[in-house]
Amino acid sequence: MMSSTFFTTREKIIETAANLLLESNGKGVRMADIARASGVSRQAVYLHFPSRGELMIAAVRHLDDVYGLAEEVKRFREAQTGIEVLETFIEFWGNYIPKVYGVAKALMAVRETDEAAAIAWRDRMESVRSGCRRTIETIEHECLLSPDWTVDEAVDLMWTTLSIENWERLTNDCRWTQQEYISRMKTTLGKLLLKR
Amino acid sequence: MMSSTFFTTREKIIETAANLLLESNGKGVRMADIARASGVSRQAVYLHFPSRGELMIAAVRHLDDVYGLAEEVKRFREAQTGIEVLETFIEFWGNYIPKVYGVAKALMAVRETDEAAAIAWRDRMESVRSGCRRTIETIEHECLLSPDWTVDEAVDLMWTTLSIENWERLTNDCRWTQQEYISRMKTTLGKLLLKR
DNA sequence: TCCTTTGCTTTACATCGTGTCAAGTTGACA
DNA sequence: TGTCAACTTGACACGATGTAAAGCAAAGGA
Repeated sequence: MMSSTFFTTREKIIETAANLLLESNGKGVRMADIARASGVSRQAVYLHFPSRGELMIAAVRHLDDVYGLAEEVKRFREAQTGIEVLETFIEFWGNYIPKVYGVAKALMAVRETDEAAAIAWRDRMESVRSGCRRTIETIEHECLLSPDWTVDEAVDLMWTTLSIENWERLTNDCRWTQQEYISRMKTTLGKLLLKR
Repeated sequence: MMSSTFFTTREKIIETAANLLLESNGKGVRMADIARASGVSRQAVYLHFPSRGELMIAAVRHLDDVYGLAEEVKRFREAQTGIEVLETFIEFWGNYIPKVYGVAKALMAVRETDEAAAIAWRDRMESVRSGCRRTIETIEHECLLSPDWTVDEAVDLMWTTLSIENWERLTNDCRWTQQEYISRMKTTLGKLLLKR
């Protein structure tokens, strides 16, 4: 494939970092490991990325490209009815999480100490949140929103329910399969958010 | 008060550590800080606790004592009907989280690298899980469990919904008050788990 | 062809936090 | 008086991030 033939060093590092993080679920991957696996010196990495945080950010953005985040979002926007929107969103996001989990986890970890990473993380979470908001507003517009919640409360609830941490807990600790996660999340959010 | 008058050095360190962690939400508290605030040398801390992880574990257990975890659990066991059990559990746990949040967060962080801490954490989470299981079984016994879930699925769902991470997100990011958290969790879990 | 720039390498070092080690101090108790 | 336990002091190892400086090698323009 063309796309894997021509690489700048920078791209090579990003791709390698993403792969290592994915393989190891984001734990125990050092800058030196990434450098070695990329076939460059550790310092070369710092020539391209001022800090670990910046590299994590680049890796996560790279995966957005690879997995066609933009495409997926378009598909989601084409959904019509509230329930369609809800289900499409759960499917899209639920399938997206495992693809980026390792890198996301590393970004989560580094955000404790790295302000830039914290901002990048918040930014990503906001975009998920706006997907939730769009969904809830569609439902509300069709008068299908449960009277137990205001729009804001429903958004908070949906956003929290679909958090990566919850996915992690349900698939790892509770051993739900990916299929089960998605179908049970549909049931959960349906019961929680929809009228009746 | 007697209880604050007589301290072994060990107790002093644990108490100081818990306070510091609580104040700072578990972030940026070093062993040296704990030592200084306890009025002992950094090495004295290592005389009592072989590692940071062990100290975190001691701190969390200490808070269990202070806040009378055993008492609370007893109250919860006295609840009768399924709905009572559910609501009592949400109230108990929902009020407990903020009291231990800082220390719990520190324990969560250290568990990534410290096996003993990881075990202690898993142990605590298992005890919450068994509270959830008891609740669900009571509900099931009264035939009030939603037909959408098996007992196991309902336990997973309840346990995940009540996670500290979710509490953190809802109270910090979504700015729910403690009151709101508890009452909305009752609504959420009621809708999710109960029949009809 | 020479020269410059660009991108990388190598080596060394600073920093920060955890955890270890060894020798010294102090006070209680026997 | 002597001994033991608890604590102090100061030094150090380690692992990871990040910085600094000097050198090298190839591409590209004059």
